[in-house]
Amino acid sequence: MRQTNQLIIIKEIFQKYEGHQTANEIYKKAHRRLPAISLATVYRILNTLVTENYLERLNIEEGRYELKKEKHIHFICNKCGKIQNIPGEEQIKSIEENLKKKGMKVSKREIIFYGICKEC
Amino acid sequence: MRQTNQLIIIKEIFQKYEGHQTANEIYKKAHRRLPAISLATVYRILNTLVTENYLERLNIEEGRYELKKEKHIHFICNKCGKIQNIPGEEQIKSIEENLKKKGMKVSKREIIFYGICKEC
DNA sequence: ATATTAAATAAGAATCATTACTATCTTATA
DNA sequence: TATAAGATAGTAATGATTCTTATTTAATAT
Repeated sequence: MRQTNQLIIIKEIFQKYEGHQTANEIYKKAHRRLPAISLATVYRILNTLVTENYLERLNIEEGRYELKKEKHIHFICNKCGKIQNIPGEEQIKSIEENLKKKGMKVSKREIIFYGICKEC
Repeated sequence: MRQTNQLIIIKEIFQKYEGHQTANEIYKKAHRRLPAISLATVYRILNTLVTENYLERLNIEEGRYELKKEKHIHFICNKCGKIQNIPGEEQIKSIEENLKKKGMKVSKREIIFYGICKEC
């Protein structure tokens, strides 16, 4: 992987903005610093960073990417749209152990609860 | 909601084929029985049936729809693609109760584990 | 049973996200 | 510094979904 300006800038954008972002949002941010950047380049770099395990493409919020981090459980508020991490690792581990006993190997998971958050 | 042939046939398709299907798959099946049906009609009916709580549009497998049924936990095999329901309701209920205690109201959830199934 | 009308449809255009293509440019290396 | 493989810009192409509009049809009143 060659260290091009485009790659470096996109990585920096993810380091600065913690949240999940669409390809277009990233394109706009990158464009401020590198006006000649192409949207196609943004997409290609995003795909590369996903296969490199640097980023994760969310299945839930289609077309959004975020820094790959430890496993988490999401709660998405239907009113304000805020996404927060919630506790529950123990219970999930328990489910995963039962799967292992049955001969299934778990490599990834996505756990999302939808509803109304405390503030709304 | 008027009982048009298009609507009736699409509902029947979901009653016959239990799995999750894309709009295009449904279109092709419906087209056999109603050659004049339009893909746009399929999409509109699918959207209507989702707002009517008859169908559910899956976030995980983008663009796929399935009959709305009781809550379940999915395991998707990365090799053969098979989707199966797995046990774990108790643990999930426990997580939901904790959320309720914190003042969050849960209305929906999506829980998917990815990995390799017993057969693969 | 037939006329009426609001809702639904067919067909294709339009939109939006994403990928493919290709000539040009750039990073890493000799 | 020259070179070549890899990356890029710009745009065309694709695929899923929605929009538009003239036409058709199911439900209802006659």
